[in-house]
Amino acid sequence: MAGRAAVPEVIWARPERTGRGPRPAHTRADIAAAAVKVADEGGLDAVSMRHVAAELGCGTMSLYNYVPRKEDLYELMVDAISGEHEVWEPSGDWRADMRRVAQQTRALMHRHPWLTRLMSPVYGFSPNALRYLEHCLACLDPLEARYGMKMQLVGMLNGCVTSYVATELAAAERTRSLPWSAEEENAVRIAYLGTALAGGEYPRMAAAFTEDSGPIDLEGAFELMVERMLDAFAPRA
Amino acid sequence: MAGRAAVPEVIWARPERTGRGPRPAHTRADIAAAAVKVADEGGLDAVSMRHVAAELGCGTMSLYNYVPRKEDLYELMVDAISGEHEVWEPSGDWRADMRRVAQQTRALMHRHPWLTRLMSPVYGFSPNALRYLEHCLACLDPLEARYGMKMQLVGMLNGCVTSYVATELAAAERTRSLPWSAEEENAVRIAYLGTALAGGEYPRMAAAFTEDSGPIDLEGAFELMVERMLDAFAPRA
DNA sequence: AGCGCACTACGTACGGTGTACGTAACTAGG
DNA sequence: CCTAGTTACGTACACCGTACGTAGTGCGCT
Repeated sequence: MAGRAAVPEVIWARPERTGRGPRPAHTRADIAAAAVKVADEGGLDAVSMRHVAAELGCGTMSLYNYVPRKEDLYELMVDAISGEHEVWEPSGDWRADMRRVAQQTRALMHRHPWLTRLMSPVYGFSPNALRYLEHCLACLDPLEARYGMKMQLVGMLNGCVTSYVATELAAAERTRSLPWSAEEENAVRIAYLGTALAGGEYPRMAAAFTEDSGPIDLEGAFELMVERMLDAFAPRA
Repeated sequence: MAGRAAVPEVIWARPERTGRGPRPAHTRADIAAAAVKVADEGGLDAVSMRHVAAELGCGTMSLYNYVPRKEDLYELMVDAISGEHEVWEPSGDWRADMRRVAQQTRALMHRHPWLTRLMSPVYGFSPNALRYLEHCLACLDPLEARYGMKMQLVGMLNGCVTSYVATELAAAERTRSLPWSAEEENAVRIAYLGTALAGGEYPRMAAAFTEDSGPIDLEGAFELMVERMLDAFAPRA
């Protein structure tokens, strides 16, 4: 059978450098850094093959020597950020360690707001992701459970943190992009949500919105969520 | 001040029909249905203004009379699917009801695999989302807690379910798109993950991968995750 | 009744995207 | 040394979202 099917090979499986030919002018790390810089400065939508190539100082199509598809560029970016995760000696208190992990993940996503959009679990098991996962498992050593359960804990925690931060960032983006933050917020809530809720069809939603008028404590809410998450995996008393 | 800023208005705030002019040839529901059909048949990437317009049987630019930006088309799609959520009389057992909600969400995402990619919390409070949320809150009536906490429960449950199903679908997609499912899986795992883990740097990850060799029970794992999630919100004994 | 205007419909056009393909330069293995 | 595989990169194509202009339509007001 000549002509292999265009199998979607994982980028981490292909070696960064083969013996033949002139030596590449850039490393994978360079490319990831360039893409991350573009995303940090112009948002994820600014990450195009052309822009990243320009940032890197090479022709557009040269990028394809390093990155077979754009999706792989995303994977490089996620891996690069995963490398920013701090790794420490486990304290022996798995709850404290996991709390710290969650806070770091949140901080990471605040520093790189585009991360939440790439956190689809399609990108898995990159080198730095392995490092990160191993560290999480090390922190969970004191917890007596099978690895499958620990992986589930990490997965659920990540899913919740991602979802939480995404909400957080969306809210921040909304208030930032509008001319009058509070006024517009009220205008929209009253104009649409107000009329929708005033119909009386959704009494609980209406109650939920009038319940807490004060500004919510995002930090506190986050820590509470993490705590609940960890509660779920704590051994029953 | 002439020239209002192009404020990103929520699509649900604008009325579907104003008095003036010829009556629109399509309804929002029609458009949402067309977009959903295109996504179901060709994936989310097939959802372009041109394709949806063609499916609808109108010119491309006519779509913009109904949908100011493509992002709003996405919102219409999510709302349409939210309408597929079944709503029942709460049983009085909030855990049982929420379990059922989670299972329905999962089923929904299996029926429309592109949903996980649109589940960014940017899209919020569409008409059918309100209906869904009110139903969740109704199911949670027996749980003594503030609405804020109940909303958090729903949010976390949704986040975890989304993340879980996304992983599930990605795995299914991978095995489907490859010529030999199991063989290729082994090839990749051994070629890359194997060599990475064989280095001995990640002993726990290696152990995690060798721990359970049998095929994993996706249903069971899902139910277990939901149960843990609900545990976290159950009143302490 | 009839005028005017807001609305619908839609074709054209522009700047942007991912990437297939062809060509030239280069370097390590035989 | 030769040659095959690799890098670098320009050109080209199909497709995307959407700004804008034009024509037709029917409601609301006078």
